[in-house]
Amino acid sequence: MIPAPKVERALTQVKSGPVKSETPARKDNAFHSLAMERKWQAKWEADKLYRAVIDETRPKHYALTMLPYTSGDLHFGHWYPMAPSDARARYKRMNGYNVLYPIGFDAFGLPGENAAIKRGIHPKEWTYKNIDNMRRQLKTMGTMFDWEREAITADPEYYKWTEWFFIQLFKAGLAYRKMSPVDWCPNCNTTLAREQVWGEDRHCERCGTPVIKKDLEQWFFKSTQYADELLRFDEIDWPERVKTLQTNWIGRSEGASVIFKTEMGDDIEIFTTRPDTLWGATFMVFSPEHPLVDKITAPEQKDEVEAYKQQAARQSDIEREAVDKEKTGVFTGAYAINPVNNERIPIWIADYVLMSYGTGAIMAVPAHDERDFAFARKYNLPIIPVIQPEGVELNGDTMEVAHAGEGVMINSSPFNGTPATSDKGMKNPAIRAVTEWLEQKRIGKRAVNYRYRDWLISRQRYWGSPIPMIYCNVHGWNPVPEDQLPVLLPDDVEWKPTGESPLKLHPTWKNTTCPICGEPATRETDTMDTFMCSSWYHLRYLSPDYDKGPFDEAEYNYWMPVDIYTGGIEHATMHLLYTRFFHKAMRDAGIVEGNEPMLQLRNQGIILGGDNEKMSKSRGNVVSPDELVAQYGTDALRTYLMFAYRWQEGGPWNSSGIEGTARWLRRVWTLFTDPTQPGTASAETRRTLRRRVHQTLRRVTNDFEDFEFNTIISGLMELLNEMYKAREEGAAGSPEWEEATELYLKMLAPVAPHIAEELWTNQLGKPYSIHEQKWPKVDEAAAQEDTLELPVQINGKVRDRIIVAADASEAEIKSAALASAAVQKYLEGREPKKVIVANRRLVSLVI
RNA sequence: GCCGAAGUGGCGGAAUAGGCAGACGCGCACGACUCAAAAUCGUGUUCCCUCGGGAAUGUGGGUUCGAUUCCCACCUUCGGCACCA
Repeated sequence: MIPAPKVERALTQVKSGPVKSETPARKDNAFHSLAMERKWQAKWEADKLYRAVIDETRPKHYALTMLPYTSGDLHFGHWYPMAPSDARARYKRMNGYNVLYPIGFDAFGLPGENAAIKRGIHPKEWTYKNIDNMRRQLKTMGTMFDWEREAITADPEYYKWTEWFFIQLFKAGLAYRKMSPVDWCPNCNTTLAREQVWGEDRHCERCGTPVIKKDLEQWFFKSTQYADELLRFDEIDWPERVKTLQTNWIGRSEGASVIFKTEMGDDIEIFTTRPDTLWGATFMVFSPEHPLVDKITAPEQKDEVEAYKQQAARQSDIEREAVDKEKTGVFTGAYAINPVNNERIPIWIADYVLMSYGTGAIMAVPAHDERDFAFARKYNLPIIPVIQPEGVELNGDTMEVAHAGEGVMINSSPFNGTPATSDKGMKNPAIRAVTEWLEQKRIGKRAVNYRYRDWLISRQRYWGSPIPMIYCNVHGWNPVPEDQLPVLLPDDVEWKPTGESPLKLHPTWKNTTCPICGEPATRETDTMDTFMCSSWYHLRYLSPDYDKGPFDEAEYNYWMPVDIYTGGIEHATMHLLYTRFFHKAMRDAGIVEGNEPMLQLRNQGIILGGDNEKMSKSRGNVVSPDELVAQYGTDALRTYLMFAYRWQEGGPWNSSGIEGTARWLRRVWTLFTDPTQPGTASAETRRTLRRRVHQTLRRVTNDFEDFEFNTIISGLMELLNEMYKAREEGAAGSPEWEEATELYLKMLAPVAPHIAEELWTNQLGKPYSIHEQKWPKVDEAAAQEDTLELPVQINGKVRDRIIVAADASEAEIKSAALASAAVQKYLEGREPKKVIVANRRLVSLVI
């Protein structure tokens, strides 16, 4: 799921020189990062240090990071979210939580199949080879993943349950088949969900090819049934950005549906957000595809209408939906009756009315809608104002723009005089009054419309989870009996990008029998959108080997819900919305509990190439982490990824900055390994050291909680500088020094786990493993400052600094400030007009 | 057009219940060590200056003793949506 193949060894980018020598021969205690890292990784694995099992005596913490797509090679797109997430999971673990931090692979999908078409490798072989490599790479990161919980979505043991979930959705009435115009990627040769079509040119999210429309019968999930609940975020701590994106995507609008009638008596249902403007409807507009068009068109208009329909059909969506396009339309020759005032109004067709939203027909109120206004002026249709703004008299013949704002209802007996505010929905008194009246009169009712569409799940491809459905000529569509799952993907298929699923072309695979009558029947040959696989992977991690259900309930009850989920914001309206829908649907089916699957979400930013462009093979700006690991070690890269950016922002990649964290870690190494004679530091030096240690601990602790990774590293860098200073002043050997070294390594452990372990066990001689130690507690008394240094401002400019006791009263601070030589000089004997002691942080004088 | 995020040194960034702008690091310069280099260590590094200071957090206003932080208007960049009735 994390963005796809950017698998290039961009040596050109990293070639800053040969790999630097790991053995600068001068010192025996030189820092051999690579060998040391490998040593600890092997030991941790052998000791199962990071195995997470149910333990009722400890609080649980389920930390989830988005699983990678099996493109073959890990790049910074993977490391950037994972390194800090891993550090935080380790931090939580040291805080006494039983932490589940699992990983798996999003293994189905188009790139695997495309590799097969291009290079003749079976997708299965390609995918599993990539997984082996990625697993190895993930291990070099020194992550604390519990590998015994690994899940791979392309394993039959996994997709058996993806199929099972499809059947549960079907049984719940949430999966259905429908013929409709769907988005089709001509390059990927498959349909796409609306979420997978991006940008102004409506291109395929994966390959960038502009999509086309096709009329196809496809499987959908009724995600719109949960639209209102998906708009509620009160139980989850998710970033505002994501909530806004999801809210806009769902696009809820409140209004009314009203039944108009044709002169011949056919019902025409329309949706409007402005029922208060019904009296200003001077014509109606149908989408060219509206089913009533043929029936109502008058004989003398037939040719014109037919021509317009043809033309609209030929145009692409992009052409049709271009905003600045001049509106066009054709009169049908038919008339409708406005139910609120029995006015006879003409019916037009125009392509600015879309069949895919609302009912495909609108009432046009040109006085109060920009689009209707433009249309009315072009075709000389009447304009009648029904909302009068204050202080202006609208005149339908002369007005130059539609008035969409507030005013008072006019020409709308019996509602004249009702104020219309700019509020939307029933909060607007005019809308409320009219809607209630419509309901009484039974010509309309309250209605809500969404931009959100049902989730199109069918894909005409091979490398995905089969849709476990069977078609029988007599009994229609029925699910495969659950005891026959999984429906296995056959290995022997032919790779031809025909636009049909390779499964359809397989000679025997689709032949089966009807589960109702036992007569010959056919399997569904489309496969599922891979977002179905990733909608529930967090559940499979709970018990990846469990075969009596998708997950073991005991594991579910202990670990769920996910406490923290980290990953990219690009999934805001895709995976992050699908998985919420999935969870809610399965909750209603009685399979899971709780309203939300993931309580807290945090998004990292995107790492761009050095040229400020998205990293991609075609741009040739991909940087491989492997080179940097070889050169600097994993700890240096992990810490650099945490230090270099605001994590939630990201930015263009720059390899040179890693020198900073590498240098810092070498300085840590040197401080701990240089033999130093115990000294005789003053009590003041030792007190200061201890204060700095506990101040840093407080800061690092808070920053971990708040995902402020860059300041964790800078805090530790500052403390190291303080420790060097203290050692120079003879602090080594003192109890304060001992505490400082111990706490330093504990704070270092989550971010640089290898070097911390090495120094902890081998230099300090403490018991293995540092990763089993408790996170230290801040000694607030020790962190307290004895004195305060306050700047003194005169007319807003800093002129002096005074030092006062930390517990000095405001009066004492004031007199100390007034006594300062600089202040005396500026005052020249006068009294200051004002003296402000601000929060014991600053003194401000006005003279 | 609508919605959202963000603008701070050469660079990444720090500091917002309103209180010392530029922490920490990269880069750069100079010095020490070295035959030399690398590594390491030390010093300096926002800009201007008449060496007293002065200016500066996208721009312009405002509130305040005091604004990177709050308010108003605008500019730029990025992301999303877009004839949604």
